[in-house]
Amino acid sequence: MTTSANGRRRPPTIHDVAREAGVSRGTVSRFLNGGHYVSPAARRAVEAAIRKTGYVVNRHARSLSTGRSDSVAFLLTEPQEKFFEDPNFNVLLRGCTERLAQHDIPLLLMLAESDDDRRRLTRYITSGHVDGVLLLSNHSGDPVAAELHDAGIPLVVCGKPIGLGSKVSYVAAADREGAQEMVRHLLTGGRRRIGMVTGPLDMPGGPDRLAGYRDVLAEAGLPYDPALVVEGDFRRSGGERAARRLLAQAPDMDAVFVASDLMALGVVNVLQQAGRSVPGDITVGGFDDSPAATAIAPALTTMRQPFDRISAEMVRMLLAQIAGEDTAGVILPTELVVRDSA
Amino acid sequence: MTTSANGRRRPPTIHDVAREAGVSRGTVSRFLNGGHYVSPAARRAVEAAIRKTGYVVNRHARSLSTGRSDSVAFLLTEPQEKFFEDPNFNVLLRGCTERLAQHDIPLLLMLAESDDDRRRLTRYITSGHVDGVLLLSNHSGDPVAAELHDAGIPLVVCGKPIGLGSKVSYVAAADREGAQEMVRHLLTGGRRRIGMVTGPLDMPGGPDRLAGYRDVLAEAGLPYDPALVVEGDFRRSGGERAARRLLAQAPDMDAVFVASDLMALGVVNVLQQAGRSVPGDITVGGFDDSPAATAIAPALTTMRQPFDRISAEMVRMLLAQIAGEDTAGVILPTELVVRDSA
DNA sequence: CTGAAAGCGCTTACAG
DNA sequence: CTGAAAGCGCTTACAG
Repeated sequence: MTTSANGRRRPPTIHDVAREAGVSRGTVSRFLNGGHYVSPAARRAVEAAIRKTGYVVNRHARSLSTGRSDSVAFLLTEPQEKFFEDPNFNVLLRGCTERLAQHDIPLLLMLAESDDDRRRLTRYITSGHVDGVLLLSNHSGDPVAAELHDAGIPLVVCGKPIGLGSKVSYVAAADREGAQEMVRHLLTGGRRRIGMVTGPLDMPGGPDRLAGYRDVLAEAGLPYDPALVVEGDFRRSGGERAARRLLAQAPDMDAVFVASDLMALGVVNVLQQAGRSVPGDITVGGFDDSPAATAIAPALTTMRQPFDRISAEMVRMLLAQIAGEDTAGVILPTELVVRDSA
Repeated sequence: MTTSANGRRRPPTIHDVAREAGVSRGTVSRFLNGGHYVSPAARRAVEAAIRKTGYVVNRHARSLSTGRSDSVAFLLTEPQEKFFEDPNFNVLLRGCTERLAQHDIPLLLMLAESDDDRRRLTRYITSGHVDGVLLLSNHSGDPVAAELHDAGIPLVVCGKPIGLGSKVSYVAAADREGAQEMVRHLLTGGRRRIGMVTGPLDMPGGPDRLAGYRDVLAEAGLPYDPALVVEGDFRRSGGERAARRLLAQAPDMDAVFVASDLMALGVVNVLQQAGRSVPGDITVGGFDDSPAATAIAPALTTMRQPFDRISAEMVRMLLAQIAGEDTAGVILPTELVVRDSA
């Protein structure tokens, strides 16, 4: 630390390091950026000088010079932000933050609630303030993914973006296969009138999990009964509403597959209030393995989404794109977690 | 947008705007920074030029020039990050992000889990990469607040930092008064053997809520019975453990004040499993009014923490500090929310 | 009110 | 392998 006239500390610059090490600033910079074309002697001198001065690179100067920002946005768009209550969100945000930190890349959190926000943030992002975007937005109507993609911004979406085809890189869990496995598990328990609470059908995780449910019904030679299927909204309250409808439409239901744990909380609650025991009268299978799964009695049998792997993969792919590589879609397997509800 | 030889878009610079407007770059810059000393004619020309070119300021260049980063860190330190499951965290993070966005200031999310992380981040922060820090860290042993404060970094802590006295600016809820109000409410219901599950006593919200409980007991002429008080950890599982101990130590307990909603979830669960009805046999009062409060049956009577105001106040104070003003501690009132559990 | 110019701290061809 | 130098896009005294 150098102290200037006014007593405020002035952080050491590359110049201070160069002087201390007896080399040019160019050499220090080369050392900082991979150490190519730096002699062992120079390297040692620079290392010592950095230690002595406590030098830390000024990222603004570096970014101005390189045109890269060395930071990444984690963007949550309007429809999705409602799911801020969703514990999955935390797990993903945290996973991405940690992975990026390993690469010394700060994460900028951005929330786009209104159209105004969306425009402002798209502008901010396309102006080069971040090198890439991790996007949590899945409603099919959301234009953000397409906008960013078209602007050439490195982008990885969480969940398979409906309608964008293979244009955009994404990381998703194996929704269909996971749903299949859960419904097979319910069947194994001897149940035959299996209901389902789906996610919104315009979001990833909506149609695919429903498809998995239908796959297994067909596979088992059971009829598809529309009275057994209700669309939910991935929220707890939506699970409650759905359960009430199912109870009314299909009172003989003996099992139910709920497309998210949060909704399953609501479902179990309503079933119990209606005097149905879980898993005695009705077995319940969830999806996510979120903290919510163990927050109720009975603890929820569910399909675990590999959130750690999802965030790791998102970050890996984004960094690859930033480095100029092409990336595609990745689908990660889910895992059945058997607890008490089914 | 200007297109350079290689076909990549080059964002317009202040230079492009100046040329377009027929003024100097200095004039454009003055317009950008408050518009002082800019004639109406020049202002109009610059406005038009900005619109035409689609100019957006390059923050790296600005930061390099001004020494400010125009960004802020939201820092979660090790002990606190365990509470990532805590829905309160989401509400605060979101509130701060929104408020900062209104000032066009990006929020950098930082997680310090290990001592290594802590050192790295402290270094990052004190190197001027952010203008200030919003800190969620409350364990009394946590050195981060003191470190940042001593380094002269603008800093606002969420929750009253134990042990730092009035050195550090903070925003907190009125824990003691809130606890008093809840315990009075339980008394009003006619209960006399009122238990308490506290938070960790080395965290804000720990001792103060306990103090409020004792205040009202004394006020009502009731004895303080240590068998009725168990320390929790602000987690759901800790609430369960605490409830089991209370049931064993004080089987005649007829009400319980739980220092967080998440713990209250666990408490209600254990009480019900033990065959005690809520609120029939035992009334339960929580603290927070988190989404968890309405996630159980019966819905939880609780003290609402004004999280929106807390995050707004944190941001306001931090910006004031960055602008050179002094700020102190702020305590915001809580509000009793009566539902079904008490 | 305005322009010319220095300077912020880096990186990166370029010439050696 | 190394140094000198240009350049990244802004802001801000300074002189007018």
